[in-house]
This record gives sequence, structure tokens and C-alpha cells, in this order.
Amino acid sequence: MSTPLTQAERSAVSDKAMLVSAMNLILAHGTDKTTLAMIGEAAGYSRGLATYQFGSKAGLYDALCKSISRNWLEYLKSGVGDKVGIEAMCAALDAIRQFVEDSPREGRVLQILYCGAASPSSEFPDTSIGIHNRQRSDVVEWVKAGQANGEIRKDVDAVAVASHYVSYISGMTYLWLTSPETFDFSTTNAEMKRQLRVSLAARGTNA
Amino acid sequence: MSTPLTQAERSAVSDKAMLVSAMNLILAHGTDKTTLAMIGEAAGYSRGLATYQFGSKAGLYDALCKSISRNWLEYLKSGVGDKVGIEAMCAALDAIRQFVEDSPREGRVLQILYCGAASPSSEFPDTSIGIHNRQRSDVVEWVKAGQANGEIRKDVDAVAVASHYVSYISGMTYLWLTSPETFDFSTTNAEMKRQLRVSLAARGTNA
DNA sequence: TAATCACTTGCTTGTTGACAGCAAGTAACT
DNA sequence: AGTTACTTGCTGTCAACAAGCAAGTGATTA
Repeated sequence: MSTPLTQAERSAVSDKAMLVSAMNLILAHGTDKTTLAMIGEAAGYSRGLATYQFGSKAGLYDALCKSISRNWLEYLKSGVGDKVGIEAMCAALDAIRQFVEDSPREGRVLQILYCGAASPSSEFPDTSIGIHNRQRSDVVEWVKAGQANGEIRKDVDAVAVASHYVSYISGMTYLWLTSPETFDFSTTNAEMKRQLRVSLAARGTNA
Repeated sequence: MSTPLTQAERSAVSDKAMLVSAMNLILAHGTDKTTLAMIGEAAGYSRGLATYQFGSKAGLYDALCKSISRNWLEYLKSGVGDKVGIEAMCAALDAIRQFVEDSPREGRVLQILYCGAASPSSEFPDTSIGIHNRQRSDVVEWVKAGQANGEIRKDVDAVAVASHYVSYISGMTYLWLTSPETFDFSTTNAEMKRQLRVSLAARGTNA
């Protein structure tokens, strides 16, 4: 209780507080208009701590991006389990939906940060690119496993299917971010699932 | 030749020069690290002209976004012609590909600007949102027309199909922007077309 | 065991250079 | 002369850095 914190604990506490403040401020004002001083002071520290802890604004946003991504990948893993093939792809879509419902703030900020990573000389492109590449390789494996067990037709290119699938997810989350009122997550995802089932199913599996 | 330009011409010339400079600088340094002074001076004018002409940095980027978007919509219109249904959707995908091949710089910058518009309190969200909404309504019409002429199965939700389709396009261009080396435009689009044909074709049309 | 001291780590404050935006001015067309 | 295109001087704000202060840590000594 009154036990003084160890150094490591102090750091962990301030670190976490900074990321939380950053997330709130990004949601309220966007990445550009959020200043490092605002983040530090909103977290209950000084205006200089954000720079000190994370080196730069880009460093802080990168850390935030990694933090939320870890969270999201947990969701994804537990949603997909050890499914493969079409079922894995559909389960991943459901996992996104669940994540966005349970943690809309995290979801929105992650999407905003991914967008920021698109600019040339963004200082944290690797985080975003790495995650998308990893997602795509996962999907490639799902497709190949589905082809191996006969669920998915053998004449589709697993890499092309994975690129297509990841493209859809990226764009879908982007549109959800930019126009949450007019974009219907559920029906759009349902259509995606329908198309996946119809277009990937091996002959005869398509009941 | 030595005829002095009219005021309107002077404006048009400097306006154009500013947008070209802005595009080059954004490609080289990203939107954040490009300064209004750089843009003005690269265009052969003073550091202050950009602010004067466009009011603000956001104003300039909005104008650039509109300018490239106009260009792109021309491409789209001429590529799709008066096709409807699945063929219109496939033709639009080809038009994107052609635009990106003919004008990769415009394509990249447009995508970067769309990403910038995603942030809350972006000062030009309407341009991006408007274009995406318009694209989606166009697709809804294509789908409905395809259903009317019997090409597309009647039991799909036109709005869901359109949302799905626009999602794919958004994400595909985003991935092309962020990792142009590892992303194969052609095969990914080919897979999208294949899925559209298989999953939307009315019964019996699926040769 | 407790006290102290040398050292490390967490955090703050002073400062600098760069930038966006504005306002007042100059030059070019009409 | 008057309007429109463009420039220059200026200000407030911000990211980044550097120097310092305070809180924690671990070894030595008694």
C-alpha cells in the first residue's frame, strides 16, 4: 500500500498511463493535434516525460501501436483456435467484429495509427507492415491446410486468396473507422463469408 | 509568349505548380515533414504562397486530394463505360490497375491523403468520405442493374455486396501503397474477379 | 540489523530551432 | 486608380534536447 514502488514498477505505471492518455487524446484530437506535452500532463506527469520515455512522438505512437496490436492478436488467436481453411477465415472475421465491439477505442486508434504508418518516412512503418505481412502468411497457411484436407478447391492460388482476404480486412476496418454510421460491419462481413464459402469450397462441398 | 498573363492565368499557373510541388514533396518526405515553405519555394515562389493560396496546410492537401480524385474518376468512368453488374465491377478493378500503372505517383499520393483523412479532426474528411460513399452508391446501382437483367443472383444484398467490394478496393490500394514489392496487384485482383464471378453469378450463368 | 554512501534510474525544467498561420506590405495586371 | 497576385516580417506553438533534481538500489561497514 504505502510501500514505495520499485523503479521497475514506477516505470511500468507511468508507461501505461502515458499510453492510455495518448489513446484518449488521439481519439479526441487525432495524432497531429495531440502534443507530447498534453500526453504527459494528462497522465499526471510533466510535459517532458513522453519524449523522455519514448524518444520521440513517432516512438510513442509505435509503442502504442505495438501495445494494441498485441492485444488484438490475443483476440485473434483465441477466436480462431486451431481452425484452418474457410472456417479459420470466417472465425477471424468474427474475431475482428468482437474486438471492435469490446474495445472500440483500441480498434479505432489502431486503425488511425496504421493509416499514419502509410506515409513515406513514417518512422514506424515496420510495425504496421510486419503485422499485415504476418497476417497474410497466416492466411496462406490456412488456405494450404484447407486445400490439403480437401475443403478448399486446389486450383486457387493460396497467396492470391490471402492477399485478397487481407485487403478486404484492411479496407473494411478503414471504412468502419471513417464512416462508422453508414458502414454496417455485420452485413458486410456476412457477405464476405458467403463469398468465401461459395468461391473457395471444393466441388461438392458447396451445400 | 512575352504577352503578360491575365490574372486568372497567373493564378492557374501558380496553383498548378503548387500542387505539383506538393505531390513531389509528399512522395519524398510524407505529408508531415513537408512544409508549406518547401512547397512554395520548390514551385518557384515564396515561402508564403502556399498558405495564401490554400488557406492552410489542410486546405492545400484537400485541394490536392480533390485534384487527383477528379483525374482518377475520369479514368474510372472511361474504363467502366456503361457496363453494369459483374462486368462493371471487374472493369473498375482494371481501371484502378491502369491508373496506378499510368500514374503511380498520383495513385500513391491519393492513397496517402486518404490515410491522412482518417484521423479524427482531420480537416478534410469530407473529400475522402464523399468519394468512398459515392463509389459505394455507384456499385449498389451496378449490382441492382445486374440483378434486374438476370446476371446477378437475386438473393444477395446489393448494399452488402457494394460495401464488401469497396472495402476490398480500399484495403488493396492501402497494401499496395505500404508494401509495393510484396503485393501483387494483378493476381490479387484476378482472385477478386474470380470470386465475384463465382459468388454473384445467377444460377446457370456460372459456366 | 541498521546506517551510510556511491551509484542508477525516473522524472522535470530551461532552451532552441522549425513550422503554421497571420498581417502588413509590394508588385503585377485591369 | 483599383483590384488581384504574391512576398516579407512576425508570433505562438511544438518536438527535441540537455542539464539537473529526486527517488530508488545495493554494497560496505559497524
